[in-house]
Amino acid sequence: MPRKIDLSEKLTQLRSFNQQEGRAPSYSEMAELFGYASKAAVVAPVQKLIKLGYLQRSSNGRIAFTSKITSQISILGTVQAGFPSPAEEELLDTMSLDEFLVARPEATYLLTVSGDSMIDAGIHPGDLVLVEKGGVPRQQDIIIAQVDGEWTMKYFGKDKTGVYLDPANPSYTRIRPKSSLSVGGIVRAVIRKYK
Amino acid sequence: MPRKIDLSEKLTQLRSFNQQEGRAPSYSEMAELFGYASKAAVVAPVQKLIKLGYLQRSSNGRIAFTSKITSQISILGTVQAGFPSPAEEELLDTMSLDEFLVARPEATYLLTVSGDSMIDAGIHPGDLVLVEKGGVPRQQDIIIAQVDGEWTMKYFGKDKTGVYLDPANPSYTRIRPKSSLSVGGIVRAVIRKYK
DNA sequence: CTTGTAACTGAACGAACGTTCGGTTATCTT
DNA sequence: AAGATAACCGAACGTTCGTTCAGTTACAAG
Repeated sequence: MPRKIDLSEKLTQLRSFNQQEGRAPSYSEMAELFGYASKAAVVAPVQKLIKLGYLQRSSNGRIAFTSKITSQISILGTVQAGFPSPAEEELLDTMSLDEFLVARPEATYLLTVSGDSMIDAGIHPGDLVLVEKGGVPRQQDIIIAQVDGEWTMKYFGKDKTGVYLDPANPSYTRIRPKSSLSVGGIVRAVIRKYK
Repeated sequence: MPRKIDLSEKLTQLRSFNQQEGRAPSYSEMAELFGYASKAAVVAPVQKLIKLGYLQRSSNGRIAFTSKITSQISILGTVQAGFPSPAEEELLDTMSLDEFLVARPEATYLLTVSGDSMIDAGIHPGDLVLVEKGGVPRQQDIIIAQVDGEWTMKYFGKDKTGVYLDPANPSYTRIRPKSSLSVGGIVRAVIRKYK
């Protein structure tokens, strides 16, 4: 068997470089990073990493990272499955929360929740909601709306009578906007950060 | 008054370039991007953007983005405050969810929640939890633990008798691990994604 | 040991890089 | 109209870039 290239070690080194420099290394920098004496030696590993989707060629022929390297969160299974052993860990895929949660970055905003009107939907005061502007809300979407001058977060609904807003809290009642309903955005995700 | 450089437009262009290429543009690319005929013209705006913290110089003298450009989410106020007018919008700061939620990327994992034992804490089945390995849990932290062979998510507690685990659901009861308690990690954030 | 194969080296090449600087243009003030 | 100031251009420079290739080294198989 011929010698084998250790790619997982190189991935670690590339991630470390990215954290320090905020960019992808050049070929000569990779040579130094990987411990080669010649930058021609990194051509082969780079092509493999491109094929595996960790690197990509930019329009000027230079190397750029894909989200597989810049992402930081390892994806695991369920809570019940628990944590894998250190041996399995190296094979895990990573992802970026930004890319995962945000489809249209230019139209997505972060709001802090105040009030408990959506508490039965698991949205508590102090939670953060990712809101996407400009979409058309569907039945049962949670939306941020300006109804009769006030901004609120509610379930969106629509029937023969017209548009209505439902809270997720029995203490509140359904709202049917008297004058106009202005939809600020659709809640795409809820985020709660501890401590 | 001398002519004024429009920086906010350049920021938009740089963000767009970053999304397409996954890297920072060179000086000549910036000249084309900004509409200059000479790359010498971009030296001044670049220095201003560095001073403002949007760009940084890398170790090889090249330009790299800071998180102020690579981040994608605009930060707003509370739900009640609603959305700002487009005029105010340009002044908004952006942030990265990854950086905001994850302190130690190499030790942070994403798990899917199964079971309803933490439902009163607003953690539903199907939600995602960001778990950080290796820390020491404090009173009332939510942790992922392996107790008597099974992985669960519970509130962590400690008293004279020893360590105990509390669910956030009246249908379940406090657990005092018989043999050993292995702490897999501490839950740092809960994420719920819609649709 | 000999052979085959893959990894690696070192040097060379044109292209693109960041930097510098004298000269030109545009805009505001007086 | 004249002057001041900052923005911008175009060309030049040494450096680094990615790419290529003939030659060398390391290792497994026979």
